[in-house]
Amino acid sequence: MRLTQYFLPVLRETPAEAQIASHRLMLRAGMIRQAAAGIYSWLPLGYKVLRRLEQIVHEEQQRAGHIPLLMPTLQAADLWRESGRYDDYGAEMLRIKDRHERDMLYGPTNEELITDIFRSAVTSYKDLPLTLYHIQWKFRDEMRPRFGVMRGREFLMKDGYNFDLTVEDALHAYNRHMVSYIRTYERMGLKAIPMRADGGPIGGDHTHEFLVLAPTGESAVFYDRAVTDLTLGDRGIDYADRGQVSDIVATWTAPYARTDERHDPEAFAAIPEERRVEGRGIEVGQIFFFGTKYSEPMRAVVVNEQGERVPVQMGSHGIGVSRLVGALIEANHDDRGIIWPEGVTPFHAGIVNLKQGDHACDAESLSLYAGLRAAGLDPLYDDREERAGAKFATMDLIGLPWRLTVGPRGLASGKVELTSRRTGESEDLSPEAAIARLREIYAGI
RNA sequence: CGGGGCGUGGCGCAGCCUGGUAGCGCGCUGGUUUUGGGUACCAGAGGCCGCGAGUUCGAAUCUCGCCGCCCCGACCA
Repeated sequence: MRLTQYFLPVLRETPAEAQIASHRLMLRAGMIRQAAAGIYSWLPLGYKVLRRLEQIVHEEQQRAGHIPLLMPTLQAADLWRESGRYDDYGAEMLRIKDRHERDMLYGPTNEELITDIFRSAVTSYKDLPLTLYHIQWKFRDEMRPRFGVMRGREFLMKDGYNFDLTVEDALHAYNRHMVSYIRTYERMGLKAIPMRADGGPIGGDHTHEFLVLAPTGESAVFYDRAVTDLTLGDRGIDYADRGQVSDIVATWTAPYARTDERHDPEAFAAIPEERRVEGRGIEVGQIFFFGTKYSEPMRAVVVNEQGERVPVQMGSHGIGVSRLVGALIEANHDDRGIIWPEGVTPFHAGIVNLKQGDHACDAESLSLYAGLRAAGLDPLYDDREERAGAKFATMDLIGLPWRLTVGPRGLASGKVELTSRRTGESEDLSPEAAIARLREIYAGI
């Protein structure tokens, strides 16, 4: 994309309402614009990141054998009356009446809807196991939305639901989700730690939250430093292999890691002091096993091998996709702006033409631009009539991990400069070598 | 929901106390200049001062009501 043909309304000054880094930077980098309290429009740059995260979530879910579908944002109240949650959910649920005075609601989650779909289509144990998920906008009428997309009222979430015949099968689904989530966050360049947590309105006693460590997180967390050393890497995982999956879960859940709700000071004190960490975290996902909590009241039953009708064992699992954009920035920024991990960056590299209008610089910039695209990469070429300082400042702000600088000084010796946003380190390379380097960096991402 | 604060060109703010033709910086437009970390200068454009009522000869400014937004707290798959 050429910047003069894009829509990137960056702000030089920080809007007064933004308190935390991710909110400030998302507004300044032209990623979002507030539409109402806790409700945001996603401008092109922000939308690109959001879609990239969606894509990673889709890939990892499907790799784990989970099946995508799409349920609506508006739901009929009747289903929620059936589960008993129409009254239980309280003021956080946005209730709407249609023209016929029918009670509707903007879905805060989808257990009821998915259970309804399931029970109308599945009647036999032979159709199990089944895990369905979607990525859809949710609405929760928070008392106090804040921190930009970190605590919005409208937010994009991946929510998935597993249906199994036995508790054992459902626990395997639980484990499968934990492993696929760990891999998902890793691909995004995040360290998200599974922590024992409370059930909340969804319910269930078997539940973990995934927390991204960041000083601005809303949850206090206590953990054994050993857990942050764990890495899944690109090892092959057979999600059907119960032993392999549960071994990974065992490894990740062995070190002490709890949010304050479930904190056990005694167990914490037993950890060697140098490994004890108290910090803050941002909740970016949660997984639950809740058995027959919904299947019983909503009569989601299958016939088992013995010909008996039994309620299915269920679990649900969520990833806060829009919140992740904020969490990524909280975990990856400096005083000049955002620093995107390669896995989620909206553009792979920025091209800064230091002397727009100079024939040699223009030609080399365009040639790099074409070369990167030919290599399957997605560059952002800053072709504005701006001074070098302004272009550098914009690139630093929007946080592309790699920058190619084209200027008369370097071109005199046939070189362009490749700079890492994270380390600030630069090297002078021929244009061909620079393209090759970037291709290598992004290989496999 | 309790407490506090703020609504003035796109953004950041001043003016309000003590009513009298709406200002500053950034950004924007045209031009000159400059060109390896937000250049300097010249000339411009852009505002029902959140909305409504009231007081007054006169309201951004005073009074009342409403709406919106932010912060702290409680709450939070």
